[in-house]
Amino acid sequence: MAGKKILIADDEPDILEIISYNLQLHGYDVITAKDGDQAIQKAKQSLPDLIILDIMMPKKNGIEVCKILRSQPEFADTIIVFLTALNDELSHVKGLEFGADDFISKPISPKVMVSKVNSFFRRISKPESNQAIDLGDIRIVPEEYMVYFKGEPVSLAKKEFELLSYLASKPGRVFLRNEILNRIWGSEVIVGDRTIDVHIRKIRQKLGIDCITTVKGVGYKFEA
Amino acid sequence: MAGKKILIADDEPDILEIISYNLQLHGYDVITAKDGDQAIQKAKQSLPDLIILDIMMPKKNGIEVCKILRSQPEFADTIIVFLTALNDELSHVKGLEFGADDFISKPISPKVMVSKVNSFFRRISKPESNQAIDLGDIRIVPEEYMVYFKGEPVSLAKKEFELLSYLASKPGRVFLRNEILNRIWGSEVIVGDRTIDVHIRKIRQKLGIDCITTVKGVGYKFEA
DNA sequence: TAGTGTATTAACAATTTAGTAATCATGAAT
DNA sequence: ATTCATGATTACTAAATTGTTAATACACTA
Repeated sequence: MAGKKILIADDEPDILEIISYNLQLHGYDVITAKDGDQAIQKAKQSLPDLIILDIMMPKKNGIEVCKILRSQPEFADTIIVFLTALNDELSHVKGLEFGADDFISKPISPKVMVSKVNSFFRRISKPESNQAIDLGDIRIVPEEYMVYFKGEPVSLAKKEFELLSYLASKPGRVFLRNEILNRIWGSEVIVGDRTIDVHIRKIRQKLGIDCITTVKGVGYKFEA
Repeated sequence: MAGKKILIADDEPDILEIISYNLQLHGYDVITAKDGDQAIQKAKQSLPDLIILDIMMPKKNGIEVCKILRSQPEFADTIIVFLTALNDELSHVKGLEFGADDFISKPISPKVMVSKVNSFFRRISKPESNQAIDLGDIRIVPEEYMVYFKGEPVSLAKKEFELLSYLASKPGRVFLRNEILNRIWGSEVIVGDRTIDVHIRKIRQKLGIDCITTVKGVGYKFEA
């Protein structure tokens, strides 16, 4: 998997450095910018997957940058988040209007920053395409109806495969039992209470590792 | 947009009139009440979107009215703000907010009042219901049914998670025990008095820090 | 300082929910 | 026709969640 590119724009060199260092440690490709103009220029040049913008910056502020980028088609799917001072509700509201996806409140520890970034990427994994998905040791190839674990093919039955693909389509995200029923069985079909469990069990058994986590009272989620 | 309904309760007819006149000019639907009992009665009858309560009122004072309204499920999402006159009173009440969303200090100009009211509605209109919340070191991701503390995942049980999410949805605001019961358990379900405490305790335990503050005799609030 | 109301806590009981293995029904493949 | 894989169901077990109790602890007031 190619390292995700992250552009981070802030006018404080210290922040820039500590954050980019920590993100790089976690395998991300980091580009930095120290003002609004530079952010736009570097964004166009490198097409990052995620852009983190400080709101207060010289040249152009974060909101302006966001507006400009959002108006270009190549940034339609890019995640853009703002760095804001804690409790600055006004900029939160404004930011949402201008197409930001989320906020990060300053001050923020590197650890928290990394975990936020991780969860951004987890959230945007592609929808139900027939694209192959791979996460860690598991590779799911819809067109072959096949799953590979560490390169070894694992043959799952149709329902099992659909179920796994569905969960893996958004790693980390919890799918409610109802959601699963609707998606895999359809809303008309009524199946017993334990049916999902049994299929989950088979998947776990066949894959050998537990990549599916139970959230009691809620549902299941896929985790690499 | 349907005009938002505002209930304003004050025992001074002059204030009532000048404020309601100005709010009406800006397209709001205004209902007035001249004492605590009337406020409650009219609130139940018209279910306003915003309730402005003078603290000093005959029959029942603003705090009592607030407590009574807040313990009914239909006012769970209503914005309630206090009108306070004396500075000394302000600080006294601020210490233990009784489920109010905000305060307005008297004397207040109609202009300021209108702009405050506008901003109340702006605040509530943002639909970040299943958006991740993060405050300081704590990050709550509803989609994942997960809480992160300093980046470390903390797994809470369903009820615990719902409770924490609820409290954290409005940091600083006190939720009455009744409000919590209505929201988390539903108005039909009857659970013992100590049940909330026990869940709060588990959350505190699991998170390791005390981000939930007890307001004796009233309820709990989340604080970062 | 005792008394009152309230919250905290730990241990426990109850309940809910998921995991498991065995079994059955169906239909496709041999 | 028999076999076999799939998929659903069942009945049972295991485990986690959730609620209750009762014994403190705490803060306020008289």
